Amino acid sequence: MAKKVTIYDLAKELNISPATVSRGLNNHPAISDITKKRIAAIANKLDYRSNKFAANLSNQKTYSLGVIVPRLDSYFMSTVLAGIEEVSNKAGYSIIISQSLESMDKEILNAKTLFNSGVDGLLVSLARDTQNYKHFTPYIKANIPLIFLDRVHNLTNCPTIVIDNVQAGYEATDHLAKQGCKNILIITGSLKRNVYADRLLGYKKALENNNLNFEEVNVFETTMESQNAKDVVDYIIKMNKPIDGLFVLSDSFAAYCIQELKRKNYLIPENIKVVGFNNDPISKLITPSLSTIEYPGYNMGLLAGESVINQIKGNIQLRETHSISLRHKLIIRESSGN
Amino acid sequence: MAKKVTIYDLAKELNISPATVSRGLNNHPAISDITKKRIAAIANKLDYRSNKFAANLSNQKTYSLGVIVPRLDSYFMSTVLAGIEEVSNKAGYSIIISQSLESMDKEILNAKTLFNSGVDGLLVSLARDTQNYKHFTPYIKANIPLIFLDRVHNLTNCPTIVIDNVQAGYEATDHLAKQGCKNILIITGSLKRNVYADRLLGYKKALENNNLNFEEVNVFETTMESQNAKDVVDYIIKMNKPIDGLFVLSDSFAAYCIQELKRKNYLIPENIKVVGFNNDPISKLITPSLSTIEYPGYNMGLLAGESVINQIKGNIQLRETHSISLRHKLIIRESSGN
DNA sequence: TTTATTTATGCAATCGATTGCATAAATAAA
DNA sequence: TTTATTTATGCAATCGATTGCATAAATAAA
Repeated sequence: MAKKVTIYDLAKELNISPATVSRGLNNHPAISDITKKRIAAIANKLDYRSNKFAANLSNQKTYSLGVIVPRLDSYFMSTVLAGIEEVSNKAGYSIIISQSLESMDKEILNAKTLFNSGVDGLLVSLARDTQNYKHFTPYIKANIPLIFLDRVHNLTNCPTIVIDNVQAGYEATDHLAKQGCKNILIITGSLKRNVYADRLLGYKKALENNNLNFEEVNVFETTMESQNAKDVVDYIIKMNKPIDGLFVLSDSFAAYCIQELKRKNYLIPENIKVVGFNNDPISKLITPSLSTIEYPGYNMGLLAGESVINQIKGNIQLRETHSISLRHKLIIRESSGN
Repeated sequence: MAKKVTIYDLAKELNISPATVSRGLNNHPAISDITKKRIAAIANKLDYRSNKFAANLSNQKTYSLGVIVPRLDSYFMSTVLAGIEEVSNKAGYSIIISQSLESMDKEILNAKTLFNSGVDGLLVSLARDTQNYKHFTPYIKANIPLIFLDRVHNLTNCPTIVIDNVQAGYEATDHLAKQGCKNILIITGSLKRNVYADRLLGYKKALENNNLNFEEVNVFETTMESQNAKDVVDYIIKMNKPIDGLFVLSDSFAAYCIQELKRKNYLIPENIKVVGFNNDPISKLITPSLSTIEYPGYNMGLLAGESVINQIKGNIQLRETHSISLRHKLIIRESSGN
């Protein structure tokens, strides 16, 4: 390890006290401009770097944000993260990212680690099977801003950033119904999670408004991993009442399902009309192109980052704004046969 | 801020010294088992959490790794990150991720910030336009392990983790040639980066071995952002000598190019055979499915994480292993007309 | 029983930066 | 010229955890 330059070295060099050096570096008003310049010059010359641990230990701030997401390797999440990183970086915050891999146990572990790392704020998108939320109480007790995004849960004083999933589910289903679908299958992820449960609600509401019956058999819950597309198609083939509409709550999984359906000689959209979710790049690139719901991941990330930083700085009492809902949009392409 | 529990509180509670508490918590051999148990019990009861800044300040370790990537919102990168996160997390390291957004200036800034955060190691995939590498010298001077992955540069003592891009470029081009292509256009990202430059080398070598002439006009350099696909197709249309093969150094950009080509009534693979790069999920889902080079992002991440941690711990003198090359694989699908 | 060794614990300094309070020096007001 | 005010700087404690060294207590060896 090379010798580290500290404020004491700078102080000695300039024959002033470390206190003055510290103030000078932090642009404290009580320090004269001449002294500040001398400090800056010598700091630059000796390649001084502030020791963050010492600074953090003193002022109890880390300028770092924790982020817990279900998976890093998903297009949607990567756009969210890109957004978070961008605002954080601009505001001088680092982000420590961890993935729960959809497991509550790992989420708990990550929450602990990040707490111990002393993050100034935490952003969470919940794992598939998270059922209790005790692992977040240390944050609440310590008054560390905690924001849920996308996969959220209502905890006192924790804002959520979402889209209106009920409405989005409604619009997608309504669109299929208006295109003439009478028997629409919905393929969903874990219904423990708001995102899926809410879209299902919207689906039901749309059926009702279009005078279609809701049937339990038309809800297919899956982890939506690519290899499960076959199961979906097997299920479709074996259904008593053939479906003519398919609402898949993820574009990439929809793409796999469509591929599998085509393999079984289904015509899309002639036999089955399909709507996905996310506006993943894949949705425009497959054949037929996929109708979907635009899902502003990047903006969600930007907003989440801004919110948590504002809350840390006490700029905004976001606590009152309990939930922020971003605009989504139905995008109609070939797969729903317009 | 809630009152924080420190080792002094635990010490007072148990009527022992903070030193003993510290040793007890760290499982120091000199502390009796009985005392250790008592400490653990009270720590648990009072919900004690170690203050990382204080610990770090003392032992000059942060158990955190810095990661700088060009973009977070790319499928390839997200798989790399998933790999890095997985091993780091298991080994007890946090990862601080930042993106350069392909700009050298931002990369420099990020490198500084991460250095000041005191990361124990750094993983870097270079920005498009990075031309000098001075911003990494503080790491080298301070003996902090620095590993480049994918988009690498040879710096003394910095291992690189890559695939054999020359060979991969060769195989892709050779495959096109063997499929009968006589005039192959290569679409590449910035040739400043090894990944693209090396693949171009392989392309040239394959042409030579197949008795095809290399022509400067058959190299098209672009940022490979989706909106540039039109430029590529315009270029193709205007070429004097029509091409019959297309080697695009990114699957997702290849997908956009194919879409654009289809729009202009080109038949793939009948008129133009295409090979991409990455084995992005998109490559199997588009029509025609895309031949490509499998690119082990996740494994690259795992390996990079392991390497840097081993180096931090001094387990392995990876310095000697100057470059690790992962296995790639040509995947032949419909777009190259087999 | 006395001395040597082992075991378990505590003292006090250290890691660097921050900051409330005190104070010296410079300037303004009386 | 003396006193009051402003400006610039330093003293010393603090943020918690770690650790080399010293030492007391317990045990083993002589």
